[in-house]
Parts: sequence; structure tokens; C-alpha cells
Amino acid sequence: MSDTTTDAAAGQDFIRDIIRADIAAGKCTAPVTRFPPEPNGYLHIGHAKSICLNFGVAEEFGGRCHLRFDDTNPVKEEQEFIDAIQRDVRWLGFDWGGHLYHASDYFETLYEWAEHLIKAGKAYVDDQSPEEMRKSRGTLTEAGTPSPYRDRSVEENLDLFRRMRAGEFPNGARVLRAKIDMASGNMNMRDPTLYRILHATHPRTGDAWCLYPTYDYAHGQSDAIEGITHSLCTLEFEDHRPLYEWLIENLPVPSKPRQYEFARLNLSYTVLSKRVLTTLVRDGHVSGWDDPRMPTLAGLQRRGVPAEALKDFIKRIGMARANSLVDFGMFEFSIRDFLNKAAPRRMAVLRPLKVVIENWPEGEFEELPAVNNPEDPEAGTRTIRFGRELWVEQDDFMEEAPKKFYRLTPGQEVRLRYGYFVTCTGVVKNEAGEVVELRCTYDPATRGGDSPDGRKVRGTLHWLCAADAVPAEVRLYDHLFANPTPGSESDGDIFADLNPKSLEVVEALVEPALAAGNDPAPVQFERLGYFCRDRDSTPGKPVFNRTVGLRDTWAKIQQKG
RNA sequence: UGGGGCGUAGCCAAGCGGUAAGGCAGCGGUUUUUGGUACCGCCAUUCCCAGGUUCGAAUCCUGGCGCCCCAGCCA
Repeated sequence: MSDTTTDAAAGQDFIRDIIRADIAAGKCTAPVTRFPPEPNGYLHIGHAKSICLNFGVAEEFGGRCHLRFDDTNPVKEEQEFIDAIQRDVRWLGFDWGGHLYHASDYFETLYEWAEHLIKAGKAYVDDQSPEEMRKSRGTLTEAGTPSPYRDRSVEENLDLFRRMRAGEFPNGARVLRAKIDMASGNMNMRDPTLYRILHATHPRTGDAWCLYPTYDYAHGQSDAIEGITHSLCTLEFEDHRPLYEWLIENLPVPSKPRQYEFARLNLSYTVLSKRVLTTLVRDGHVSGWDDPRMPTLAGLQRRGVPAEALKDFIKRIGMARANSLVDFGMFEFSIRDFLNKAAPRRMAVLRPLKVVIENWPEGEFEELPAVNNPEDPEAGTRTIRFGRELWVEQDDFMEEAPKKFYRLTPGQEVRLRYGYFVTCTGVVKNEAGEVVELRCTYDPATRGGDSPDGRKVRGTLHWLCAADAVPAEVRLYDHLFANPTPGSESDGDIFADLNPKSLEVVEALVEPALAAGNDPAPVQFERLGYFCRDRDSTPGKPVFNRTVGLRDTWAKIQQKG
């Protein structure tokens, strides 16, 4: 009861505080929440914050969470998005049970309630053009002026509204407005539009309607119909709350939900604007909504980010009302933290350099055991082969090496992981003077990577047996944008900050075990990073995406010195 | 005096009148057959600023300053 440490461990934020208090006060027995995407694009990591909040809170307090499509604008919405959104929410591991809804399910009720408002003298049909309405709305510091149609009779309003529904008028000819206060300091209260004429085919209702409710009118009433107790949205809807409450108070709704706002997610090097994401896809800056560089859930999934890591990240960043910009490194931490325990280790060489072990007999091989995951004993071991010709990483050799360079350099002994200690004895170069091959000798007494005399080597390298190595395409991804706050230094031109090096494709070599299989399971390429098999893989040519690199202190040391 | 909101470390973020949690990043060290992981230590005498109330203020009051959102028939 008074165990405060347990409470703290359960995770606190102001939303959960409110729910806890509401339950204690008997306002509800358990929260009913909803995740209300508009199907006009793919879900992104910002939505993940909302999804985790809404579904998470429902789970924690024994309530439920609905998935509701806010499909009130047929001009922008598509079935493709409706399908993708459901896939993505499921991928995150959440389940809406039978509670899949659409604002369009309520169009008839919403319409009846609009007539209710008209009959109560609280809504009217306005014939002003969009431009006229904009002018008469006033400015942020000046009150608006009432529409000349504001005081139409109930009968005339009803007649007009019914004829709007019947399709008698073209798009934009008239709207239904709530009659509230044209002088309000809150622009949303200056007679907001409730319905507009849109002769458009809706993904679900087809051509049944040519009149569609606006977000403000549809959202809160949908909440009320579904018995939502806590309607959670982002900060920019804060100004809409008085309107949300006005509608709930003036309509015969079956329940009275309350709206609460939290700060949306901002991530460095990342853009979460739907407009920009849509443009990236449309203009071919990326290969699609699921391009591994995209911050979409589909993109992250293809990049190899586990849902668990994403949820861990959301938990770590917290939930508050202050605008913030989260360091992308925090996301990477969650990814590495999960994958370190989950991903089996394999060896892969991204930029191969041939090594010949001069004292190893030609044509002979030896089988050696290699640990699959030092963090997970259950993962067991596998067998790899050692031979006279091997591949190592070009970065692991320097002809003129600095003091702290623990890798291959003439005369220096290193360990080939799970193999032998080898010493570089010579270098072969081409006409251009580039190193194309290393000559080494090995110490037979160091089989498996241990020296019987206890001598230490500072460096341990990954490697591949040339006879076994399989070619693979490896896609090395970096931030899609080169600027931590895209557009901030280019006059708002976000696209000017696109990172030209966001994708580098290398022809690499991998362990033979990775050639087979088509599971997208994560893998760690030792000393390089976490990767996942891409769906572009073919039987003869696996393709891997780099999810995230390993923490690289050597790179840090190099940068400093 | 248009309305609304927010300011706690480089970045997130607890804190709710009793003497600044935690995480990320960073720095130093131990272990290590991944320059990975793990582990240990360091990292805010001060909470946007200035006054005030109080025995006591990041928390309450007053006045400033800064940042964000709002003038779609988008959501």
C-alpha cells in the first residue's frame, strides 16, 4: 500500500496521475482510451508515443483502447493507409480486440446531432465564401464580425442543411457553423465550421455522403459514442478543448469524455511532418514509406528496429507537457540495449582485404567452435573454418599505425576471433601503391584464440575463411537528414538538409550460415553493428540492412586525436 | 493586457513547502577472445530572472524575460 518504490517503478506521468485520481474519485472504474489516426499516411515514431500511451494506459489500469480511424476527409484518405496502420499497430504488439471503429461509422448520428444543434439555435448555415469567412473571422488581436447569415431562422437553417446533404450545392457553397462567439480570444470558438460540402468518394461510405463533418465536430462526439473516458491528444489541440467541451455540453451525447494533451515527440535528425514524409516518398528521395531511413513504423521495422526497443525508448523519454527535442542517441541506446541480448553474433567483412597465412598448409582447413552470443548461453555455438586464405576488414590494417592502434600493422600480433594469433609479416601492393594483400604467420599454439604462455594481444579482429565466405549486399544507413534540426539553417528548406550519404551500399562477405534462411531475425556482425536481412534478398545473394552500429570508442579516439 | 501552454544539467525527465530521483550523452577506471557488453566512480550548493511570503521555496505570491501553439470548409 505505502510502497512508494513500487509506484515509482510503475512509471509516473501526469496522464497516469489523472487516471489514478479519476479512478480513486469514482469518475470511472477503468480508463477507455483510443488511438485515432487519420488514414492519410503511414504511422511514424511520433505516433508510437501516442499508441504506447493510449494502449499502455488501458493495459495498466485494466481498461481498453479502441483503434478509431478519423476518416472525415475523403479527399486525403486511402484504403492503403487504413491497412498499413493496422499492421503497424499490431507490429508494435498492441491489440484493440473487437474495438475497431471509424468516425464514418457515426456519420448518421453525427448528422442528427447537427440538426439538434440547429433546432436549439446553436448552429447555422453560412453562405459566405471561404475568403469571406476568413476576413470576417478577425485576427489574433481583433474580434471577428458576425456572418450576415448568422441569424437565419431555424426553419431556413434546417431546410438548407438538409439540401446540403441532398447534394443540391457544389463544394464550398455553404457550411454549417456552430453559433458561439465571434469575439472570443480563442479562434476556435469564433463560430467554427462543423460540416462542409465535399462531393468525394469516401473509402468506406462511398458516395453515400457529400457532406462531411470536420475534425472538431466528429472527434469528441465519436469519443462520447464509444464511451471514451480520457481522450489523449497532442498539445496543438489544447486550444480546441473549449470547443470539444462546448459540443459535448450542447449535444445529447451518451457520455462525457475529457480531453488531455501531451507534448508530441521531436527527434533530432528526424522529420515527423506528414507533409514532408509524403513528399519524400512522392519525389523519390526514399524508396517508399518503408524505406529503412524513414521514421515510419514500417521503415523502422524494415530497418530492423525491434518493437520492444521502440517501446523501451518511448518509456524512457517520458510523457510531459513541455516541448522537447529528444537526442537520437537515446533511441539508438534502446535499440542496442535490446539487440545486445537478442541478436546472435556472426562475422561479416564489409570491405575485404585478403590475408595469406604463409605457414598454413595450402588446401587445408580446420574447424573451430564460435560462441553465438556471449550474452546468451542458450544461444550455443557454431563451427567456422580456418584456412590459408582469409579476409579481414580494410580498416583493421594500417601500414603506418599510431601508438594506440591495436590491429594489424607490420610486426604486430593480433587475435583472429575464435581462430589464432597472427602476425603481419608483409604487404603486397598494386601499381597504384594500394595494399591489396597481407602476408601473415600464425602461432599453432594459439588455437581458438588463447595463448598457452599467457601472452596478451590488444586486438581481436573479425575475419572470414576465403573458401567459405559468401558475397552479400550490405546497406549502411545513416540519418536521412544531415542537420539535427532539419531546415533550421536553410531558411526552412528541410530538403536542403537531406543527407547525401544516408545510404551506402557495399559488396561485403559474410559467414556461410547467413547465406541460407530467409528469416529477418536480427544479427550482430561482430565489431560492426546490428543488421537484419532485407526482403530484397535472393537465394544466391543475401541483403542486409544495418540497423545501428555498435558503440565505437575507437572512432571517438581517432576523432579527438 | 488577443487566447492558450511551457521554462529543472549538453539532451529527456522526476519533484506537488522539509533542503535537487533516474536515464541518455560525456569523463575516469575495472573486467573482457567484440576498442562491444557488464560493473564502479565523477557529472545542478541550485531549478529562466528579480522581488516577496515562510523557521524553511524548484514547489506559494507579485512582476519581468524567453520559447511554443492558434486566424483550414486539414487533422
